[in-house]
Amino acid sequence: MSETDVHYDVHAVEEKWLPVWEKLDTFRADDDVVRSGGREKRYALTMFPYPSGDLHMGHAEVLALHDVIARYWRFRGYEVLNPMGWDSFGLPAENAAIRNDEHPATYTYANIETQLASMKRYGLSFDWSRRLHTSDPEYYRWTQWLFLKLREQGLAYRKNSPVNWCPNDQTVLANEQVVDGACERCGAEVTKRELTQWYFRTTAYAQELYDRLDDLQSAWIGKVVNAQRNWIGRSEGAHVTFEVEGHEPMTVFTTRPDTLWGATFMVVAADAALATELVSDDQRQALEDYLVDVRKETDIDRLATDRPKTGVFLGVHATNPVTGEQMPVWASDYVLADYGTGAIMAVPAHDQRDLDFARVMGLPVRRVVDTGEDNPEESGVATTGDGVYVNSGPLDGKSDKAAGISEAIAILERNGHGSGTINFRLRDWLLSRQRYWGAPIPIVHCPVDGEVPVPEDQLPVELPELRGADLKPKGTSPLGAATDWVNVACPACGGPATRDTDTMDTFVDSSWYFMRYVSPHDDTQAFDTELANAWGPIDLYIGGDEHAVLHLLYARFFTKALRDAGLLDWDEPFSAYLSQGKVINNGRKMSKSLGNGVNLGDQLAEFGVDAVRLTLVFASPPEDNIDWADVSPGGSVRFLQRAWRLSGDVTSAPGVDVSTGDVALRKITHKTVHEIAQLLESYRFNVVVARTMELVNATRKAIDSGCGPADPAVREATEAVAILLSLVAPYTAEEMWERLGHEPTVAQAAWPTVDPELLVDESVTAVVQIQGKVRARLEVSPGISESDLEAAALADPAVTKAIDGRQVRKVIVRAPKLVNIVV
RNA sequence: GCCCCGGUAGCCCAACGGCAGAGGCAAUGUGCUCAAACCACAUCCAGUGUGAGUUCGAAUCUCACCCGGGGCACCA
Repeated sequence: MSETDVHYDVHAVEEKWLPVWEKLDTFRADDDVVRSGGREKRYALTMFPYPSGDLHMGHAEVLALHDVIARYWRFRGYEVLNPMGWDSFGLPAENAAIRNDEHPATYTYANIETQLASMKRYGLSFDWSRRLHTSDPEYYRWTQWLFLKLREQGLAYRKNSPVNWCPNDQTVLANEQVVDGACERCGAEVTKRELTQWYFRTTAYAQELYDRLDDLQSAWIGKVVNAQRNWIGRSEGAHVTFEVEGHEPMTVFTTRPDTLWGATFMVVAADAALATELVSDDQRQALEDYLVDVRKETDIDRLATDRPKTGVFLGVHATNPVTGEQMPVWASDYVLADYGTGAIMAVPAHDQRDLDFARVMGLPVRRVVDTGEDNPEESGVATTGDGVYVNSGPLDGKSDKAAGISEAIAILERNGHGSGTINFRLRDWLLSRQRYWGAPIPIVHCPVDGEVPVPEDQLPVELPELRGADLKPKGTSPLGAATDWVNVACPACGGPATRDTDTMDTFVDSSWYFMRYVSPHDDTQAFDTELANAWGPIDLYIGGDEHAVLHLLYARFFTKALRDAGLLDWDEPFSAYLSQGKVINNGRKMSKSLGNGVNLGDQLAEFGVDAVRLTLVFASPPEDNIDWADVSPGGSVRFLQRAWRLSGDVTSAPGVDVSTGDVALRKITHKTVHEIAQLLESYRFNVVVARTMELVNATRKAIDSGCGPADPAVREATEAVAILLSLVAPYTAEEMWERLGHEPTVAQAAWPTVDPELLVDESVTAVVQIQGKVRARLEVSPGISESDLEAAALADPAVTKAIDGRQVRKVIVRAPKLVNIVV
């Protein structure tokens, strides 16, 4: 056997097939077919990349996983929408532009071309005709249009409030972008600033965003559903209203209305407007002083759990609606301005935070639930569990918490002092950014007309040409410096006005890109509603866990908002969601400082595209991390060569009648194809590869020591291997397909038809257990009846010996596989 | 503190409540070779984190605990 028969050149086949595939353009999605319902659709989507340099191992993994399902669906006869694009607005381009004294577009579009070339080489089944970039004016025109659409619906608004501020990036951040008090991107300690900013009213959909998670539970990976649930943070409780002398009544949210009898004071968030409204003249200065201290705190300070409670008395009292008592109203930073109503009723006996505050300030503690534990007033430990109500009027003597809460709510509702309610932790989405490389907010501020939307026919509001040092962060938006751009005539009155100088959070761009893919070149609308309804929602979305709450939640919000705007008829964008694990090395995240980075380009050069893809898919279930030190791309190379070698051994002609082939091998082939289809449906891609390996092993054995290379069953098996392998290793598969005497491309081959008769064995092994331990095996027909199997088992000499004359008390029969005899 | 997910050979991972091992890596041996690589074949290896429970039968279901990973957290 010559060298060339044992190996193929992995790089030569890449060169060979790329232009062929390009020409065949196999993966173009046909809008007409789905529009007419001519074929069932599938929409496969992977989070589009940000163009920072070339692709890395993480991209390689998600792209490989994604391509398996996209190619599989195509084989199964679905019309598949499989687009790719770039999330190309963002800070790294801006920082590069400052560094290199150039325009952010230079860095951005150069990297896009690099990544595009890498993706093509990587052999992916994308429909490149739908490629989009969020930084193109043709795209962000519609981002701006959608912003205005949401504003029309009351879902985008401007307000002044303390916001998260990253002193390093010199921009505000959404709550979701603050992790442990630090900027998610650069790690700088986040501070607060009082600014007027744009928000999307995500809270308007809190209930629906939360409730629909139940439907996503089974088709989304559990931890992401859990993360969203925690982030939205639903709490059941009540609103309770307290009269305040000389003021409007104040309302609080509580999850424990049943402890209202134990409320002894009130606390208002110091930085809430309510505190300033309520404070008496005597106490005004004290509050001002306290606020100075509070504003100095960073989130990191606030997150410290056991720091001492501070606060000031506001000089007013509220009336407890059930006891009639006068309760002092305090301000403190332990109450959050933007959760609930920004004020609480304090029940120190049964809430540790309130108890801590009461003890520092010398406020009364009254126990209203006797849990059998020490009295909190003496112990300093609040009791939060179930117990018997005391000092609680109508609740006294009862002990069921749930019933107590319902009864308290009923009393409040009767008296007009409150009602049951559900509160969410979710906040509105702060979308203004004081940076350059994003979509400008299409609003003009006019001294006469106020906020005026830029008319639709004037969109897009294009970015002014700024570069290099113009973009240096200075705490206000760089766009403000482009005076020619900023100063415009008011669209409403024609008078002098100024443009909004902030740009949108880049998460806005990515909240609707999956809709744009259905009609990416349409210059009359954001997306074609009919096509969006035909293609959507996305049948499988794959991406990283880092977007578990950010992007996925925002995309869900946008989908609901656009549905309510009449632009879509689906409620949830992603029917199934799969998260990809990280590619790590030697137990650690890859990083420059650790020196353990693995370069994708180097891996591709060493092992070839197919082997790298196969390694990533085979290594573990998709959501698990892959430790590159634990896997063997060399092993993948060997396997692929072994599979390929089969195609050279087949001696029967293409189209040979396989029905006369070796039955044993045919059964293996059909069973494997059958099982792999099921595995693919549940995204168990690593097992798919393992099963393909088994088929290769079985075929090898048949050739060498079984039916021989001329048997039609060998051709059938090898063709099946080529088709199965094309999901993961398209170059090897294509090469096999050609050697098997077929025209390119294997991607257009018919998925092997499974013959149900070949899935059934003539005989199966039934195990006979006695007391759950295996004592004998019987070869039986798969159709054997339970009574026949039982009789056969009891007649078996090994079984009678094991029973040893003992009384048979019970026989469990699971024909045809198992008999268990209990003695 | 609350909520999710996981724990199976040296390693990565399989196993509708029914024989714990499919596949791969590593290791060892044999064949091929002048030799090595490649290739082929073979061998080796765990009783499923711990403890209870349910069951004829538990890696699988239930409970508690331990360990690891993730989400939320002064959220009332």
